[in-house]
Amino acid sequence: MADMIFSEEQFTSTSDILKAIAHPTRLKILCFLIEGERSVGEIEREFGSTISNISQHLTVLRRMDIIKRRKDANFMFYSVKDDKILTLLGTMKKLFCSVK
Amino acid sequence: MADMIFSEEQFTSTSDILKAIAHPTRLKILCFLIEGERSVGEIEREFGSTISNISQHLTVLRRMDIIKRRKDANFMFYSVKDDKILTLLGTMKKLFCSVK
DNA sequence: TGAGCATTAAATAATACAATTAAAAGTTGA
DNA sequence: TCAACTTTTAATTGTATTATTTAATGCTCA
Repeated sequence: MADMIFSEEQFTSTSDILKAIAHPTRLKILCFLIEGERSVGEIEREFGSTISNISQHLTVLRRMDIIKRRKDANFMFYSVKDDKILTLLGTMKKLFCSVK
Repeated sequence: MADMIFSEEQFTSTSDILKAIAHPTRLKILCFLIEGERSVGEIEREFGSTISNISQHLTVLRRMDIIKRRKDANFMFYSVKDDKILTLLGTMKKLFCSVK
């Protein structure tokens, strides 16, 4: 693979990240989080699933280092972890979503 | 979802596309195809899997409209289908892969 | 301590995924 | 037309994951 930039391990880790993003609910959550940090309850009210289900999807994303969280009293605020992910999500949004 | 740009169906179809890309072998193939069209045999020689296995991964990608193919005599040449996918792959490459 | 917010665990069901092998199909040139 | 070459398809097998729901638990503040 003379010209390739990816290393074997990068192929694996990149596809793991994509796998985590590649779920309708998690994609929704991420697009919501692009706008800024949100509590689990806010996400739940936005999409109407159960808190438990949302929380589990958030765990999947957090395990892959896609999002981070911050605790404030009873609330847990989630946000996109870094600029790389923000850029990727922005690109996906721009490419695959028609304008309002 | 007042501010959201994605529609329900776009979330589904976008996550389907990501799911297809999110496999180490398919990611490899796609990064190889960024450079230009390649025959199945060329891809096989590049990565050392079986022709049959490569062909099946190519089918997954083609079903999702990520790549297209062109027949020439005995050979089948595959390439990235459109600029949207090229842009997405380019972004991923830039973000998640260190420079050579 | 009770109310509100969130996580975790357990259970279940579904199904999907990937790799291998073997057979088949299309193309070319002798 | 036969043989060689390239690719696709089908069948098989084994494995692992995936998602959702329900229930129980943990934490924080008033």
